[in-house]
Amino acid sequence: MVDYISGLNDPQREAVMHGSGPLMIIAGAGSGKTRVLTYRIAHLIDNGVDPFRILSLTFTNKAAGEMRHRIEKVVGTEARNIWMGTFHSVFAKILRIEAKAIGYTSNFSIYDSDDSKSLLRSIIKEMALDDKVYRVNSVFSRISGAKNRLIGPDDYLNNSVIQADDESARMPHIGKIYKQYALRCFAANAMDFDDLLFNTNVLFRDHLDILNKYQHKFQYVMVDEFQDTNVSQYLITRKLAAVHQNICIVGDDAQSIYAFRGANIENILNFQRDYGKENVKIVKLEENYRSTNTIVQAANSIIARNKNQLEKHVFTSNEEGPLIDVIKASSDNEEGRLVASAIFETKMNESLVNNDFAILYRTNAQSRAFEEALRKVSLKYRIIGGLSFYQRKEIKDLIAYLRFVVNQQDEEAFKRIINLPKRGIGDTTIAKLSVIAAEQEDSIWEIVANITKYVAGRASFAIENFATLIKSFKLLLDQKDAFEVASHIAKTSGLLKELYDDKTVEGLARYENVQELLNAIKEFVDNPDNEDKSLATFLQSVSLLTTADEKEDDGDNDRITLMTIHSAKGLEFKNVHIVGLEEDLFPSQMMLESRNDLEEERRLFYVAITRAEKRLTISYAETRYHYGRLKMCEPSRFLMEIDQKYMKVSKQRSAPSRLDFDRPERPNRDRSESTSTGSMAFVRSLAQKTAQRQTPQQAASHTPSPDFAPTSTAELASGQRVEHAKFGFGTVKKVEVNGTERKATIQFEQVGEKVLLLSFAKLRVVV
DNA sequence: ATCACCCTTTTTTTT
DNA sequence: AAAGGGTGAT
Repeated sequence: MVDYISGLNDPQREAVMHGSGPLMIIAGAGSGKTRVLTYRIAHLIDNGVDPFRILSLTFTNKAAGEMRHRIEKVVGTEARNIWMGTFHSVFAKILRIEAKAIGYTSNFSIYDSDDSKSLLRSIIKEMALDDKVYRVNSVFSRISGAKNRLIGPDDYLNNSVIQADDESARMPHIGKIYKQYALRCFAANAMDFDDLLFNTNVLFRDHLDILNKYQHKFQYVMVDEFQDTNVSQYLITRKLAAVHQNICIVGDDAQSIYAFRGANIENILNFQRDYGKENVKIVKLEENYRSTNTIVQAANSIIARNKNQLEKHVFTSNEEGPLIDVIKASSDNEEGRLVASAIFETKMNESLVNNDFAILYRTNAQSRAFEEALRKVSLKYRIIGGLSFYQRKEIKDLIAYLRFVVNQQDEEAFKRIINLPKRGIGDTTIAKLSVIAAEQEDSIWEIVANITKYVAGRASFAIENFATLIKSFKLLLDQKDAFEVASHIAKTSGLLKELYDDKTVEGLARYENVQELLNAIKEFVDNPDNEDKSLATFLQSVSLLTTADEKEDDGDNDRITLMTIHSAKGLEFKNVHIVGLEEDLFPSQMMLESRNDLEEERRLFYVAITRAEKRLTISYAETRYHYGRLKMCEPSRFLMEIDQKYMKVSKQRSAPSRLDFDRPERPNRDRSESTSTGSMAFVRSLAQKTAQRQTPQQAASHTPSPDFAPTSTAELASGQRVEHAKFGFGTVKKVEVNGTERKATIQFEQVGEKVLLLSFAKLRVVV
C-alpha cells in the first residue's frame, strides 16, 4: 500500500483521516487541496468503501479525470468506478437514467446558451414584445437567476417581490416569457444548463423513491470548489447527503469568482448551520506550498481589503522570491511585445520551458495581441477557452443534425438544419409549418414527417425530401455506432460537400474541423472506458464540456498557456503574467456597474496572483483597441491596492508612442473621489521611477511602434478633417455615395507608412 | 428564396 | 470587431 500520510502536515492529515460525518475544509490557495482530496478518497477506498458509492463533484471534467488518475495510482483500477465529474455532467447522467419520472425521455437535448437565447428571441417576437426593451441577454440572465434559486415559472409569477422588481425594470412580462420558455423547452424535450440542476431538484423533490435510491447509493459525497456552488447545487448535495451525512466540502471563500452565475458564498456559512455547528468538523489549510512569500503576501494584501471574508491567515515558509514586476506599455500591441520578450528572456536566462509560463487576462478578446507577439518571436502557445471548437458554426451545424436525429422535438436544432444546406425552405414556409403545428396541436416534426397530408405543391416537395432524409438517418441509429451514423449524416446531408466545395482558406479549415469532429466521435466510440457508446451520450458529453476540457494538441505539448483568469482556477505556473491591469477592464466596468461588486473582482485578482509559483509580472497598456475603437486607459486601482513593498517597476522597454500627442478627449464620467487621483499619482510615480532608470542610450533608441492601428472606423462628413491616432490624412472635401453627398463611415488601415482605405463599394472620398 | 450590402447594436467571466 | 437585422436586387 502506498504511504500517503507521512508527507502531510497536521491539518492535511486530519482532513484525510476524517471518517464519517460532515467535514468542511477551508483550503487557501496552494495549500495542497487536491492532494488532500485525492488521498482522502484513496483512504476511504483503502478502508473498504465501495468506489461506486463515492460521489465527487469537481469543477471541470478534466480535474475529475486527473483526480481519478491520481487515485488510481494509490488504490488501483477500482478508482474508475468513482462517480466523478462536474455537477452538470453527473446530474445529466442521472437525469438521463430517470428522465421518465419527470416527463422527459432519456434522449433529451441539452440547449447551450445560444439555443436558449435563440428560443427566447422567438418567444419575445411571438409575444409581440419590444426586443429593445426585453433584451435577450437580460431576460435570459433573469430567468437563469430564478432557476438557480429554484424559482419555477409559476413561483416567479406569484412572487410579488420579483414582480415588483421586473415592474421597476420596465420588463413586467418576464414571468410570462419564462413560463413560455419552460413550456417550449419541455415540448422540445430539451434542458438548458440551469435545467440540469433545476430538474434534478424537481426529480428529488417529487420522487422520494428515486431520491432514496441515490441517497443510499452515495455513501460519501465530496464537493470541490464549494464557494462556487449556487443554491440549486447546494440543495442537491444536501439532499443526497441527508442519510449518511458523510459530506465533505472543500472551498476557499477568497476564491469565489462565480457569483455572476448564482454562486453563493453563504453556502459555506449555511453548511455549518445545516449540519449543526457541533457536528461539522472544520479543517483549515493555511500553509501555502506553491508560491514565494512575496507572491503570497501580495495576494493577501489584495484580499485584506475585502469586508466579506472568513478569518484565515495564508502563510508560507517558502523563500522570499523576486519582487513583482510591473510593465507599462503604451498600447495593447506593445504590451504583447513586452510580455513576449520578457517571457523569451526569462526562458533563456533560467532555462525554462514554455509550459512554465502563463498569460492571464480578464477577457478573451485580449488574447490577440499576445498571440501575434508570441508568433513573432516563435514561442508556441495554446489558448484555453475563447471561441471553442464546439462553438464554431460548422461544428454546431453538424451537431444540430445529430441532435435532431436523436431527438425530433429539438426545436432549435430543427431551425438550424431545416434549410441547411439550402433546400428552398425559407422563413415563410417555416412560419406556415408552425401555424399548422399549432392548429393540429402537434409537434412540427409530425407535420414535416407527414407533410403531404397538409400541404401540396413545390414547398412540400422540399420538406418531404428533408423528412425522408431524417427518417433514413433515424433508421441507422439502432444499427450503426455513433461514428458511422455521424459520418453518414455528414456526407448524406450535403454539409460536408458544401464545405468541400469551398476552396477558400476558411472553407478548408471548416472542412477539417468537421473531420476533426468525426475523429472525436470515433475516439469516443473506440474508448473502452465509455460503456454507453450511443450518439445521445456523445452529444451530452459534448455539450457539457468545460473550457478546461478542450483537447490538447497531440504534437508539441510544450506551450505557453493563454487564458482568462476564470479558466486558470486550480492551475499553477512557475511564471505568470497578469495583463491588462487597466481600470474598467480589470476590475471590469460591467461588474462595477451592473452588480457593483468590486470584491469579486478583487478575489479574481487574488486567484490570478496565486497561480504563480516563482515570478509574477503585471502589465498594463495606456491605449487599447476596444470594440474596434481606440481607447485611452488608466492603470487599474488594483496596481495601487497591492502592498507597494512587494513591487518593482520594470524598466520601460520602448518609447512613449506618438499616440501621446493626439489623445482624444476622455468622455466625462464621474469617477469616484479618491481612486482617480490616487491612481493618477501612482502613474506619475511609475513614470518618474521609469525615467530615473532609463539610461541615455535607451532614451535615444526610441523607435516608434510599427503596428499601431490595425483597423478602425471613422464617421466622415464634408469638410471634416480625418485624423486618427497617429496619422492624419487631410481634409475631406466631399463624401459621395452613389453621387449623393452624405455622411459616411469608412474603414481605414495603416500598412507601413501608408494609409489604405477599406470598404469602398459605393463610397468615394475626395480629399 | 437568396444574396449582397448597409446600418445598428453590443460591449465579461462559464456550465 | 463581430454579429444581428433590414432592405433592395436578382
